[in-house]
Amino acid sequence: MPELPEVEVVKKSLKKNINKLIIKKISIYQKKLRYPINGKMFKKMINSKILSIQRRSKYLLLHLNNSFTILIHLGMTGKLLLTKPKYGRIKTSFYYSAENIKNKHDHFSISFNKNIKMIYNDVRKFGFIKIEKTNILNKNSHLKSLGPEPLSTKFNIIYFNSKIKNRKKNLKDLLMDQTILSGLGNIYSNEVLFLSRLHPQKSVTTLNRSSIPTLLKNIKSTLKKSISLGGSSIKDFNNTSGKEGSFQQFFNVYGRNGLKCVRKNCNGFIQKVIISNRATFFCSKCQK
DNA sequence: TTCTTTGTTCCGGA
DNA sequence: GTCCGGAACAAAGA
Repeated sequence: MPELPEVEVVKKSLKKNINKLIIKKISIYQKKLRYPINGKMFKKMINSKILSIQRRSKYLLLHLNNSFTILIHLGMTGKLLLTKPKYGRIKTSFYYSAENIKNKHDHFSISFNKNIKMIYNDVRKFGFIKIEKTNILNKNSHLKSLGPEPLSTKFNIIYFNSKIKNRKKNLKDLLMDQTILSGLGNIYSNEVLFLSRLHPQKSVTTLNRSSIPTLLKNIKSTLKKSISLGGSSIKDFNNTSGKEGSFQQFFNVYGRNGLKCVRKNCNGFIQKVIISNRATFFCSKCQK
């Protein structure tokens, strides 16, 4: 389940491997993703060059030299994989041979010069790819109302205080609200609240001001730690070489319902509740 | 067959 | 105008 750190890891890998390359071929195997793929529009991108690669929240942006940008969202189970001919099909189902072998759930591929190909694979088909005019990206429906990047200096205590004023949301929904901060999903929201010893159902109105710096610090440090470990995995995440990230080994609460709290001297157990239709995990003893 | 999984969008009501 | 909660949606594996 790609959240900010996973998308950041993919972005780094794309930047390293396909930046400044030229699109030579686009193959669409499955048009029916979250939004139908516009095949005609895609063909127009052939022979254009990638100028830069950017991540915004959970979106990937490939800026081209033809005034268009390729916007990609991985949804729940989307993966971008890169292949080079000399590697061939080895080990896992995530490797491809040079003979254009198509795997199950491959939906499109973009071939570049230097014989590098990028394949999009998505079991659930909740991800999407769109072509947008670069100069009006700030008006794009997906991007325009996103809050600041949690790792940027814009996301600070003054900003956070201004945003929670007169709000009644519970903390879990607050962290997941993409208009307040962008990029945190269900897994990291659970983890951040555990580290901050805050109950997910606690209302922001009752949040002690002294716990705000800790909360912000934990948001930033958790994201940074996961990025440095290559993203979480939870079954579905792979970076562009098909490798799983290792952050999931560090989950304190996510998916651990019924198990003992990992905190020293806490004899609590992890509980699972549903908040806004999302699985929420917390220790009822040390999260208040 | 039913349930679960997720981020995003949309909508009604306050 | 703004906020909030809930529902809908996508698909497939267990």
